[in-house]
Amino acid sequence: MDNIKIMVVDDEQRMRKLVCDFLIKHNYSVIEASDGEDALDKFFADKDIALIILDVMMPRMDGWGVTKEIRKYSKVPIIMLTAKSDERDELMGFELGVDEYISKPFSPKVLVARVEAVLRRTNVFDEGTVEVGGIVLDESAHEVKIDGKNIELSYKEFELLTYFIINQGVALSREKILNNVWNYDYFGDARTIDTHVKKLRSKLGEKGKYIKTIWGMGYKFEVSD
Amino acid sequence: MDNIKIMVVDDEQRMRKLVCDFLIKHNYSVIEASDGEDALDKFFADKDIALIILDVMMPRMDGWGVTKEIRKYSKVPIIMLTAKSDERDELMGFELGVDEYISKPFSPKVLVARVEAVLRRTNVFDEGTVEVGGIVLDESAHEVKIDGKNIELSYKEFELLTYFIINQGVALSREKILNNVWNYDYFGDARTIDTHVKKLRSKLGEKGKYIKTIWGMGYKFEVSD
DNA sequence: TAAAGTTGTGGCAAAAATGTGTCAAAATTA
DNA sequence: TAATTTTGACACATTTTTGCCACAACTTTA
Repeated sequence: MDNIKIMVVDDEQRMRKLVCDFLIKHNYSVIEASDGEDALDKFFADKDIALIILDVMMPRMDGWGVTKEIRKYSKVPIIMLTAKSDERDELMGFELGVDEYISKPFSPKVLVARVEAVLRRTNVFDEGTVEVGGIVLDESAHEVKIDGKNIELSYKEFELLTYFIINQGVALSREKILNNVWNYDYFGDARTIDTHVKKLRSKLGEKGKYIKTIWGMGYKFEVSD
Repeated sequence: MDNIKIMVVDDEQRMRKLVCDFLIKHNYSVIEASDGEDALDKFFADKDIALIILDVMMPRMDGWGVTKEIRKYSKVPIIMLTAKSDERDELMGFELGVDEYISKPFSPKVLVARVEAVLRRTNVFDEGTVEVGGIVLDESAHEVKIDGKNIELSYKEFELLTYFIINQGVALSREKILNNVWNYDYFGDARTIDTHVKKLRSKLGEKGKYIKTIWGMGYKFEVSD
């Protein structure tokens, strides 16, 4: 499994463990560092770190110093843990390129939510959105846009379109579509697919033509002329 | 919509538009003024302006003059846009009561960061507070305000709203909501969520529509559309 | 070209999902 | 302990989706 890797930097062993535990519970990989210099060493030794959670107050090199150093070479998202929110610090942080703040004490829920929010913003979850021929499919928002305009799709329609787009360019038999978009225990009429294709095409408007009919076989999603 | 209102004063149409666009994108309301006198007129005609962004160099009455006039009657925070950072100017400005400086050219990020920092300093919104579409959620005070008015929410309702807002724009399945807002060991009816959504929507009044139903899937908190 | 086989489409009714009022148990507060 | 609030469940109303059918249109085959 290729989990997203997060580096947690805090000199307090207890706090570090707390944060790490929650991240691990939410399926992230973690790398720990106990001070600023340790963090820099580990960060530059590992190319896969997707996010850094950084305590401000640390011996040797504090959070600002670490941020400044890292920003010379990398845009990796940084979340700063602050004991007390100090306005000037925050201002300084935003200029340095801190992406988010969490002030102690924080709830685990907030921690994980912010982490996910930052990762989303910085498009680490880029797999969540696919763009094909002007159709933007956002799985996490469960949303489809054409030319920036929201298209209202029902659940099945969304599933079907997703399946088409994931398999773009591939001819899909009705049987295959049934097995993948419908539950395996569905034994209805294969022509039900036609009905859904009909609706999808009409909702996609101009772009409906991308769903092509393959005679005697099924359908295929393909962008072209 | 009751966004925070900011007045932007600059004689250069292009610069004014640039600043306004970024502010609007970050959910502020803006009022434009093209010179110092215009600014004074509009400021005293409108009681809701929470912040003024002021260009130093302007015909008729420059930034200093405007600041001096306004400071006779108001403590509204003022951010000064300066072409070049000149220490003497800055000193003068701080004496007059300028809250912050931004020197051109500046990045949009810095602009918004300073605006937020100043607003935070002046307690327009408090720390630990999230504002989305006119809903102000104060996690530490466990309090929600709409248009400055307190909304009474029960514990669960608050938790649910927090979860929605932290995950704004993300489609949330009932299962996911249950796992995050309820305890992991809660195995009740998923439709209990519906009941809470119902209450939340009704308590949020006009803004209840931001909690959107995603058919066959769950709910999503999203502003606009 | 006609017949046979496939797909497109509008409409419809059953099914599924959600909205909502009500109510009782549980938790909280007085 | 009583009163009040919150929470979760349920039933019924409402809405949306889904799957099917019949027939039209189209393609292939003989």
